[in-house]
Amino acid sequence: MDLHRRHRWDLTPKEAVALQQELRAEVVTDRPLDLAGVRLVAGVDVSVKENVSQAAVVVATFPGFETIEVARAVRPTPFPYVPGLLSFREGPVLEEAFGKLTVEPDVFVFDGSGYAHPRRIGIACHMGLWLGRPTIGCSKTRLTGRHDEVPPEKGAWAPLLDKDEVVGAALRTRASTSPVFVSPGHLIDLASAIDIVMACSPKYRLPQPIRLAHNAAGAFEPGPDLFGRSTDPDRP
DNA sequence: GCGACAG
DNA sequence: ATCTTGTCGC
Repeated sequence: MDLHRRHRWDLTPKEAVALQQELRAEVVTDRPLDLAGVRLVAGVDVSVKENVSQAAVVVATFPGFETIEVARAVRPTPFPYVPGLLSFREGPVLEEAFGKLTVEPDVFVFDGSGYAHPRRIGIACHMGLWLGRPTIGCSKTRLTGRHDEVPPEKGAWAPLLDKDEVVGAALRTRASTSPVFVSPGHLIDLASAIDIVMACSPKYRLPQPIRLAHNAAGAFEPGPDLFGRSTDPDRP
């Protein structure tokens, strides 16, 4: 891991913004990442239970999505939720989980934004700097930017524009459901990020790595409830 | 000053 | 994120 990018996390919101301004220059979002070379993908997510955050990083084969490793970490939640500063809330517990990995995933998919951020350094970019590995941001809702209506077919997408700059894409990973928001994290470009997220979404709205991480983080239990309805947010 | 605002 | 019941559509 790249120790040079480590830094303290106990900052005030104001200091956190200043740090983001420093780190944004280090983020690389113009590098293609060939799908054909991907063997292992990791999903990253954090669940919060009463001041306690639990992180889960699930490494799975690609394609096939067989889990080969799960790294977890539990810590008191250190920072409030502030739009634009999510990495300062989830970063510490994620670092601990990342430190437990014994394999090196080819790409990490985050439940959150990457470059599609007001200062162009969402959690996927920030943690990508720490990991020194390719990362992708994939959120369920929009943090910043606007986009035209996305065609209804699976795979269709529309550029996410913020201040006349393409910062990501609204991507239809599944027909008849709202699009997800994809943006480069670090060491990858937007086109490659879109390709990978689509390749990771054979059936559900959210890419498989994120679903696996979501489960491992304890956000929801799988299987139908007592009424025969699905408990899975991404299964109608 | 008024909205918008990942998880 | 988490809380929380039923309901609508493919």
